[in-house]
Amino acid sequence: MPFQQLKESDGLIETQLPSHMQRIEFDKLQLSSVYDDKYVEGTILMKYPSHELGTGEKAFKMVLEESTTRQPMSNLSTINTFVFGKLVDDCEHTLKQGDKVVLSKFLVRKSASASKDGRHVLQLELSEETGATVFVYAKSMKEPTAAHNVNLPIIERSKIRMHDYTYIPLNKVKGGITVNVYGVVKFFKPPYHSKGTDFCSTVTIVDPSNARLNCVLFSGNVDLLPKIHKMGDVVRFHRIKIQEFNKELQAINAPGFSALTFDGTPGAPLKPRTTSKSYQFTSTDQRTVEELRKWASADPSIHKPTIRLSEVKPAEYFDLTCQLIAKAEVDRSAVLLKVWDGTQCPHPLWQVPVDASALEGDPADIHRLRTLAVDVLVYDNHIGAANLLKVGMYLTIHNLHAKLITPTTEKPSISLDPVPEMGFHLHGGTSYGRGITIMPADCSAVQQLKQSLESALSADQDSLGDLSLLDILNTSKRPSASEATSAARIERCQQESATVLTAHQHIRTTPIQEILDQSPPQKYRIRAKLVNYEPRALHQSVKLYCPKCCSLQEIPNDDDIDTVLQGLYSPGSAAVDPDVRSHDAAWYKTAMWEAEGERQRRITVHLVRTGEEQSVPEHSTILVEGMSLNDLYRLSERFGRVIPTSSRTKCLSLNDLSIPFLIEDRKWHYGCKNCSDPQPVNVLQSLSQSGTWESSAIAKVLGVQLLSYVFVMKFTFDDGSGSLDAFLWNEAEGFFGISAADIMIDDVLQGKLTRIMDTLCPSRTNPDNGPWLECCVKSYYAGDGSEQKTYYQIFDTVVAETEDI
DNA sequence: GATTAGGCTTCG
Repeated sequence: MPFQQLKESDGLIETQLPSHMQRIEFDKLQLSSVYDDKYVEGTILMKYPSHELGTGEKAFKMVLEESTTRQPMSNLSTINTFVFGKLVDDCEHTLKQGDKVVLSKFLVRKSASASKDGRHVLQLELSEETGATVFVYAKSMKEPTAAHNVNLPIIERSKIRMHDYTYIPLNKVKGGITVNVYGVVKFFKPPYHSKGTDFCSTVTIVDPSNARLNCVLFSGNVDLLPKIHKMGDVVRFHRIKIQEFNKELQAINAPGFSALTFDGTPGAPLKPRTTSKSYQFTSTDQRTVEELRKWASADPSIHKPTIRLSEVKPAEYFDLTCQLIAKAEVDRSAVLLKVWDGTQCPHPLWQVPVDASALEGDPADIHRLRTLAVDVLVYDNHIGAANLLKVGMYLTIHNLHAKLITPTTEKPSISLDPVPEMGFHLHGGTSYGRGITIMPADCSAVQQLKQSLESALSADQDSLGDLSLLDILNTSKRPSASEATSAARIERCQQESATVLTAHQHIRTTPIQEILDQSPPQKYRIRAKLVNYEPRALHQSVKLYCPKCCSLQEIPNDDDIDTVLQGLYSPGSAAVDPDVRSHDAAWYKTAMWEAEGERQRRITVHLVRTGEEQSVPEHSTILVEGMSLNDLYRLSERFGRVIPTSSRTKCLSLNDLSIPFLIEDRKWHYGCKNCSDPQPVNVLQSLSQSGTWESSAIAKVLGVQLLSYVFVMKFTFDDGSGSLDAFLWNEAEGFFGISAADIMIDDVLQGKLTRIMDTLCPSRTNPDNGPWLECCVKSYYAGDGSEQKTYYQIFDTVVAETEDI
């Protein structure tokens, strides 16, 4: 129901909305597609006359003021609002300045004029395409800022009407007008970061009128740009503005722009690629898409054959649809991607020399796919996109350059000339649509790719059968902790082992002596007894790990933390600037007192304000200053989140990262000194608006690289044939079923771990007394350059559940 | 109503 007026007698607007709809304040709005379950409420401060777009549809602009805003003087309290299409006819004459309105299912975009008009940085856009609804109170209210809406009335409801969109052929577009068009993609650049603030995508479309149109599309939200996968895709654009550039017509996206993209294959499903959940798509639209598909399918300049690795020719530029096996940062200007498409490149492959430890990806997969995987070097402006990729993803790499190079050998070769090798490069720049598109698993290109990958695997079952990428391929999820545990129980009955495997049960057991004779990387299953483990003191087995720089460090002990804290409030440390703390801030309330028995120490607590007035301490966040170690323990028992700060400068700042920067539910979170760039604590204000106080969100906003707790232990196994040292490395609940972070704050868990280790390894003097352990172990090379050594790591293994532990 | 880019191969 796009437009409703409220009548005397019917009461609150809220009662007219579905119960799941909730109000969102202007200052909590964020850039995103459609708020399906939120509405805004405001008073019309200004309303401009409607005007007709070149599409024949109307549009008008108004400015809304949030009457009950919590920040009345802020520029977030007024917001530009644009209404498009049929909705204009419905409500332009009814809405008046001073009216109170409620809007739902609107689109949020960046405001183009915020810097000039000083209003909200975002704007609202309403059209039937988003399913937008406008509610209005009948009479202009004398006091638009009145906070209570009770007993306001409803007058009438208008019927839903579909808007008839007009699409014009490309040979009919003229400069200066805004139009809707259909077209077939003849050329495109996938969205990339422009040098300005937005993503950019250029798209050339053609249609049977034999005209072509270059479109330059910008959006701060990449999801609003067309999701084109290949040439020949069919697109529908609403509201593009035609203008002249270099004596040619070009199109740019106009306010209210929206795009649908369809697979270009005739007969393919008519499901558009879009993030919008609500769009108008009629039977006429269906016919148009199918006609364009048929028209373009005959044109070989649009529908070029896809090229697979088995078909690639030297010096060729081509689009490769593939799966990512591994990646590594080579240097500042290049990232290495190891990818495969299930076919084998017929040329000898150039391999980028990188340290195996620098490769992100399963070493066993990398090893097993080594004959099918190709190395792709990604340069310059594409590095950002490459860094966002995750192993296992399906990709299309656009305009990949296959280049034959002849390796230069240092020593002159006596017998043979060096053989040219093929390397793959995604060069810098965006020419020819260069870029990387992440392909959704359900698109037709990926369906074909999966078939190819699966047939490659079945063709070589022996060597590829134990591929962990298979999990992704078959979309079978990995066992959850509870599933693994129940699987563990069953396994244990059969194996009489104190540990059980969560996968790879089909692999045969390899004697340790045989493992020691082989070169890494390999995966094995062993059956052995635990003859020793280190460190023996369990608290020493938990460390802090930085996922960014991969450094490992000890957890700071209480004495060290206490020393740092004392340094912060000791007399003479100039720790107090009374001016800073004397006032509440907009986003927190402040309380101050002197520490009992310590006249020099002033304790300050800033309680972060939340939307709800009655927030329980367990869910509250406090910023604290002048705390002793005991204070921190005490407060962290009571408050959900405690953030130690100090205000030596004019603003609140974090302390040295040798003490925790956040205590959340009694867990002490530390930041990496190498990888963090701490920001003033004021930046947390953005979280108090969005309401998401996860430790990861807090760390991100504060510029802190979060360290994770990991178990690091060395197990010595012996199976009679030989002895092998293997590392146990667990962040989450892996091997022990206990997370390293949880054990730090839980005495019961510490006791449990002690009992587990006593069971697995009861006596160093007579290890035969201990139980057998089934373990998965993988071998790998590590070390620097010349000093490479073989190491072993335990994986996919858990301790079996027993009643007595 | 401000910008971005405005298809047209790197040079590793």
